[in-house]
Amino acid sequence: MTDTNTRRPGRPRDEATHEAILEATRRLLLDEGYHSVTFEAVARSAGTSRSTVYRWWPTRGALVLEAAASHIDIGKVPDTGSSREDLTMAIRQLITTFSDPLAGVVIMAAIANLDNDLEMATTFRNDTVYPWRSTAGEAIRRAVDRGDLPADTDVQFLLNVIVGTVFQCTITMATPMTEGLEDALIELAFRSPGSSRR
Amino acid sequence: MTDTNTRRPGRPRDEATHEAILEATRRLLLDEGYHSVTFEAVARSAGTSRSTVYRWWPTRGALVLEAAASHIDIGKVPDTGSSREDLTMAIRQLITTFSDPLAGVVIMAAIANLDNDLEMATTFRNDTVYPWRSTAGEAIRRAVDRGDLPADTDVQFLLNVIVGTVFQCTITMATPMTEGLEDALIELAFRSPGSSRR
Amino acid sequence: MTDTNTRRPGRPRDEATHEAILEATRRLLLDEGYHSVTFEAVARSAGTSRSTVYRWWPTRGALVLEAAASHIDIGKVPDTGSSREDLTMAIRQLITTFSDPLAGVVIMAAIANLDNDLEMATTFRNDTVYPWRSTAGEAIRRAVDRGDLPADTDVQFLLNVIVGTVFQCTITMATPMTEGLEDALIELAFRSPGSSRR
Amino acid sequence: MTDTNTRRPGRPRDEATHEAILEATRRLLLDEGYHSVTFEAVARSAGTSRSTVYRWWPTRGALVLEAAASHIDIGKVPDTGSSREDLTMAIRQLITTFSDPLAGVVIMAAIANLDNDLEMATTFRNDTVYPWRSTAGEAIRRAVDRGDLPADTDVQFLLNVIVGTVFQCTITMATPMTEGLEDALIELAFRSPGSSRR
DNA sequence: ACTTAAGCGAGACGGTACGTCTCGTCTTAAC
DNA sequence: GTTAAGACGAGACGTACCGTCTCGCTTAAGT
Repeated sequence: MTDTNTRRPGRPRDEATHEAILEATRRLLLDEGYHSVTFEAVARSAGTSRSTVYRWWPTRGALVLEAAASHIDIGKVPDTGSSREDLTMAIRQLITTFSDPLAGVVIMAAIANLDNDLEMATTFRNDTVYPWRSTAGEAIRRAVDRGDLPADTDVQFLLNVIVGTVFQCTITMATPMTEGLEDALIELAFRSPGSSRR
Repeated sequence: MTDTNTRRPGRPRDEATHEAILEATRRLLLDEGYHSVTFEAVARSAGTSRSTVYRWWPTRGALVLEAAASHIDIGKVPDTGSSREDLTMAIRQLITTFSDPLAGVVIMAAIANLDNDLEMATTFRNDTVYPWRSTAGEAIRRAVDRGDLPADTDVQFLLNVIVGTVFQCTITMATPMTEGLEDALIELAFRSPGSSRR
Repeated sequence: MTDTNTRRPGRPRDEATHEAILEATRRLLLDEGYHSVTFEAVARSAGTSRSTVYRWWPTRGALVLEAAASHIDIGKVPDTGSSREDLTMAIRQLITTFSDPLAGVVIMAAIANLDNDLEMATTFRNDTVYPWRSTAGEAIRRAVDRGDLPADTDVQFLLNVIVGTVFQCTITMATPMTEGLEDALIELAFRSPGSSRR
Repeated sequence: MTDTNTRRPGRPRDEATHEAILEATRRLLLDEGYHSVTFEAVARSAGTSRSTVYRWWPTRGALVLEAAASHIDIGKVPDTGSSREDLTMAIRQLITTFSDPLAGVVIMAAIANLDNDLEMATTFRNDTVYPWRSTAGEAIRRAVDRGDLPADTDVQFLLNVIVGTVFQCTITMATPMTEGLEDALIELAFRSPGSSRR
């Protein structure tokens, strides 16, 4: 059905090399940081040639995002029927993802817009941030509907509190503060007067 | 009186050039972003030579931090006697600073640790983050002592909530959300069951 | 047949650029002297980039020696069967080479060891000086065997007399003295009491 | 009488520093070669400042020539009454001077015209080469007059043979050949048929 | 089997920036 | 007036990557 199965003429891509490049990228990101992920270094480290890397990834941002794809996937917030459980899941997804060292480096790079690579930031936002934000937003709205959160809750603001706090506690801080973070955030979210039911 | 007045031997620094370099740095930061602040470009743009830039700033981080010094100075939190007023000031300082476009770029660069320039991150933390954090922490502690905040308030966590949220709403977001941010944060901070108005 | 025809992988060298670099080098040597043969100036003058020059020549000595290769090739002394003719050839080769302005500059640079570039001096000696000296030495030895030069002739000394005199008359002197040099040296070489005409 | 004794107003030159600079120059010439005699290195090595060096010597050639002045002074050829003795003296002066390591470096630099410093070459020629050449030329002319050398002797050529050979045997050769050089040259000079009297 | 389209590696090319060095000039304070 | 200190613009050094390019060779799919 899909285009993926449609065999094209010519020599097929060398999957081993392809994976070696992504692996080398991850290795470099973790060991040396984003700044040392040069096409040169990646190719050298993957035992391939610069041209092959360039063939498949136009920019270093694209390469890095694909290499870290599984690490930076925050996920989507489920609808469990329980407000507290939904938000707990949402927060846990954030903490788990942001605590991943590889994800931390890549997310930072995407946001900081190192190389004026707007494409990278946009892709990251569209593929990773928005899916989570919209499902998390729905979870909050469901909680409001249920009366678990005040009727005048500002959804976007609450999302920013949650994301910002987790970001701050995990990525920005010199030494992460993940201990008890989940509980503290849940308590904070539901703390408002009258929102302590469930 | 001060050391500044003590004349040293040798040709004195050309203050006009010095300022031109800082100005060029700011211009580049705003117009093109951190990545295009190269010694080459700064010198060219300031109408001076690379050597002169190198003479005064060893790294691009040092140059950028000094150029943006007045923009990134968050300030210190005062002791007004009113908990609400203290925290309002603290939050306002954050929002004002983080909303400055130049500051945003530089703070991002300092945190993202672009060039593996740990010095830059450290300097930023010591000169800018810590002073604010410690005075803001004291303000929170005073509020706790007064009973304006719960006795079990986690000072560091609350700071992270505030900083993280402001960071998220101003710098990270594609379109900043500063409208009503101050009030919302104040309300959030004092919302807990036992927290009185003051 | 030869290795030259064997195509290597990768983009082939741009021969036009290559030759332009050598030509620019020669131009600079003649017009401005060895000291102005900088990689910078050569690249600029050849309309190429510094990196391309560096790709092919590791040092300025190597570049200069190759650019002047055909000019500084003194040649080898033939075995014509006649002592006088052999030595005449030898001396003529020296004079011709040393009189070439380009050769003069390069030979001077090689000997003076400007940049502590011992490689340059060594290469020049091995590729250019020794071949001539050994064949010229053999020619002298043949002349001794024939009785055209005294049996106790010091070959190395006689070579030094010839080379030194030509060097002095062509390169060192502010205004060269090549007029009649060849004949004078031949006469000098064969002047000793027991040396017959031939 | 002379200007030298005339006291001028102001602080007098610091002779110790002056000499330290010349000494440092010599040290550098011997230890590292002409190429490393930079104003920077000389000042550093002499424990003085660059400006002081620049005040007294406009170019590195001038500095080097003065520093090596006593080493490169070939001298003048005396009139002893004996042709053989005169020429022996002349040749000995050459060999002695050219064998001095410091002189070798400086003479090479002067001739090679490293920095396109024509001034240096000219000064060296006028102050050092010409005095010797003219007195040596006179010695040869006296020898011709006495009949110790053939009437048709080409004075300049003979001078070039002598200078060139000594230069070649001492400075140019990788390993100098001074052994027996003096005698060999004397013999060569007087070898012509009929010139063997005295 | 043969063609053909693509992948792959090697590597050249013109750039740009790096951080260092020396140049020759200059400006100032102190002696 | 000399000295030491040191700033200044200029420009070359040799290195590293950039992104683009041109090749020869390899690998299958489709004929």
